[in-house]
Amino acid sequence: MENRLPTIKEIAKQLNISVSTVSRALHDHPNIGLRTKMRVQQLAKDLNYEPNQTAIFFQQGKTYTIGVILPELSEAFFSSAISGIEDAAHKGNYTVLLGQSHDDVEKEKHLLDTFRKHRVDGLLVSISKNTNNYEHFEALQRYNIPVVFFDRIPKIPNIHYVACNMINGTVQAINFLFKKAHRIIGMINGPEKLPATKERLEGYIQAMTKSRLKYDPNLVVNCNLTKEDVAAATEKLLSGKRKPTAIVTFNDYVALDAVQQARKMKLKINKDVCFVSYANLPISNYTAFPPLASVEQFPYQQGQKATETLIELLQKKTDESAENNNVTYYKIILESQLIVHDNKQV
Amino acid sequence: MENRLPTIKEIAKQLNISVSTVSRALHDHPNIGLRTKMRVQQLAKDLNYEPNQTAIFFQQGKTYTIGVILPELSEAFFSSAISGIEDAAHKGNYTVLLGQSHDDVEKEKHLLDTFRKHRVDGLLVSISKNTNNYEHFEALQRYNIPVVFFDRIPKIPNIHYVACNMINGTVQAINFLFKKAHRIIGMINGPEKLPATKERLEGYIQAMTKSRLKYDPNLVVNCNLTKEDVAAATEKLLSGKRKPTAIVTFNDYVALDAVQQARKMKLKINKDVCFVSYANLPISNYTAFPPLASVEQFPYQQGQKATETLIELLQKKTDESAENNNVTYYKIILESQLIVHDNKQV
DNA sequence: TATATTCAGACAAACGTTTGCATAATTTTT
DNA sequence: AAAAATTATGCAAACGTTTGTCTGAATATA
Repeated sequence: MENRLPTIKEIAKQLNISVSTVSRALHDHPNIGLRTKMRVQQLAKDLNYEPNQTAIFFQQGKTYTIGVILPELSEAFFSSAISGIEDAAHKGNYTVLLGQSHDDVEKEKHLLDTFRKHRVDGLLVSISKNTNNYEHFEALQRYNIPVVFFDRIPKIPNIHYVACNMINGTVQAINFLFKKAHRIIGMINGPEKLPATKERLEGYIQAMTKSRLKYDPNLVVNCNLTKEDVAAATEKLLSGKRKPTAIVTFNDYVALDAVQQARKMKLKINKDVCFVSYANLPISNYTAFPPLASVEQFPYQQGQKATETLIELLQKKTDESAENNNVTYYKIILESQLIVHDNKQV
Repeated sequence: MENRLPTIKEIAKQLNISVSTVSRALHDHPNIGLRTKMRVQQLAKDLNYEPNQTAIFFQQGKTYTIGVILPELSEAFFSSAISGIEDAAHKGNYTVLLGQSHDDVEKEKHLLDTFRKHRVDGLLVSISKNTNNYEHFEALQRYNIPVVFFDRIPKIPNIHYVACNMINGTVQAINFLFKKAHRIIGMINGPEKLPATKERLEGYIQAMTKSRLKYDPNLVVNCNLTKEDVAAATEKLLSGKRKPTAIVTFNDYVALDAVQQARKMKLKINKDVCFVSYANLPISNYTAFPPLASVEQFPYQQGQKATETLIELLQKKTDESAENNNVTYYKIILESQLIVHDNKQV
C-alpha cells in the first residue's frame, strides 16, 4: 500500500514525452499542441495528479503564505480581524500562518523568527502591548519581507499600516451624549502612553470644545485596564466635585467593570450615570447594563484591508523585482463609527 | 542592494570545501573534523546563514506544519483551544496553519483541499455543525495524512480523537443542585442529533435516577440554540405542570437567553429559578445573572492534548515508515468538571 | 524547389538541501 | 614496511517543478 503520489515525471513517462511538455501542457502553454495537451490533462485527472506545492514553493522562492501575529485571539476584536484576514487571504490564494503573542514581546520575536524561517511571503502584525523596541521588525527590511501592521502600530517611520481613526467616533459619541442632554461627560481612558489612549483623548477634547462644554482635565482618568484600576478610576470620577452624568470608557470590558463599581456606589445605571464605550462586544447585549452606544472599529474590515494591501505589495514585489525601488508606504485609515444600541433590556 | 540570502553553497565556496561537508558540519555529524566543523559554524554565524526551509521541506517531503480546522474562532471555546494547539505545536517545532469553517461544510472541504495541497504533515479538526457526510475526511487516509479530531467528532470508526466526557460534569451539576435542595430540575438541551446533546442527556438521566428524583422527559427540552428557540424552550419549561426551580442549559449562551426569557416572565432569577450551564464563558461574570456554576470542558487542554497526539503520530509515521502498519487509534477522553462560581454580584 | 517562418516538443539547468557511497588522508596494528 | 582500520572529506544523485534555449518538423512564402 505504498502510495506514492503521482508526479509530472510519472505522467511524462506514461505518455512518452518530456516533463517540460507535461508542465507546459498543464499550464495551457501555447507552444503545446492541442492533442498532447488533452492527453496530458486527461491522464493527470485520471491519476489524480496534484502539483507538489513544496517543490513549487522551493522552485519559485515563494510560499504563498502570510504570517499573522496578533496579541490575543480570545479578544473579540482580534477574532473578528482574523476572519477578515483569512477571507481576503483565501481569495488571493494565500494561506495563513497564525501566531498569538499574548502581549509578550519575547513570544512576538520568537514568532517572527519562526515565520521568517518558514519563508512566509509577508507578515500581518498587530504588535503586543508591551512592545516598545522595534528592532526585530526593522530587521525584517533586510530580508525583504513586507509587513503590514494593523490596529496596534509601532511608532516608526516608513511602514505600511491599516488603522481605524478613533477621533471621529469619539466626537460622535460625545455629540450623542450631548443631544441626550448630558453636560458633564467623563472619560475612563487607557494607559497614558498607548496611541489608542491619545486618540480617544484628542477626540474627547475636540468634541467637548466644539460643544462649548470646555475641556476639564479632571473629568478624564487614565487606567491600566485591570478590574481594580477601573474601579478606582470610576470611583474617582463619580465622587469628584463635578460628577459626570455620562462616562465614555476605553472599551467594553472597562465599561462593564465601571458599571459594577457604579452599582457598588448605589448609583442607578442609565439614570444617575450612563456609559458609552468602544469595541462593541457581541456579548454585551446580555449584560445587565450594556453601554448605550459603542464606537465600532471594524476589525473584520481592518484585517481584510490589511491583507489586501499586503497581497498588493507582494504582487508589486514580483513585478518589479528589485529594479524599481518603490518606496510608497501605505497608510490606510478607516473611520470608526458610533453604533447606538437599542437596549430592549428586560 | 540585491540581498541574496547566504546558502550552504556560498559557505562551501568561501571555505573551499564541499557542500556535503558544510551540511554535515552544521548538523554536528561525527564524520566531520573538529577544525572544519568550527570554521563552518563560525562562517555560518558571520554570514547570518539560515537554512532554506522550503528546500528542506521539499527534500524531506515534510513541512513540519499542522493544519487546524475549527468552526469559529470567536467562540471562547475554540479560541482557547487554539492557544493550546499553538503552544503544543511550537513546543514540538511545528507551525500552525489555521482555517475556520464557520460551520459550513463547503468551506470545510475547501480548507481540507488547501491544506492537503500545502502538504501539511497532519491535521487537527473540530468538524462543522452541519457536517454529516465524512467522505472528505475518509479520503485523507489515502494521502496518508493523519488527522486528530477534537471536541466535535465525526461518527466514523478508526479515527483518532480527543474529547471531553460531559457525563460526569453533568452528574456533578445535578448533584450540586440537589444539595441546594432543588428537586425539580429541568434541562434545555441542544439539537437532538448532536452527540454533545446526547451526552448531556445521559448524564442528566444518570444523576436524576441516582438521586431518586426519577427521570421526567417533560423536564428536558431540545432547542436549536437560536435566541428564539431558547426563549420558546424556556417558556415551555417554566409554564409546564411541574415547574423546575433549576435549569441546566446546553451552554452559557443558552443560559443567557434563557435568563432573559425567565425575566420576561417576571420570575426572579436565583429565587424562583436558577441556572447551571456548560462552557464557562469568561464574560459571564459581567452578566446580570450568570449561571451559578458551569461545566468546564477544558478547551485549552483538549487542543494541547490533540496536538501532542498528532505529533506523536507523525513521529511514529517517520519511524516505521510504511513497513509496520500500526493501527492503534487514540481515543483520549478528558473529564469535564463543575466549576461553582462565587457570584459576588452587585 | 529552395528558403523562410511557424509550430511542437525536447534538453538541461536551476532552486538548496540531504545522504549513500566512494575515496583520500591519517593513524593504528601487525 | 605493509596491511588494516579509522577518520575526514568529496562526489553525485535525488526531491518535483519551471523555464530559457535548442532542434526538428510542418507549413507558408517566394
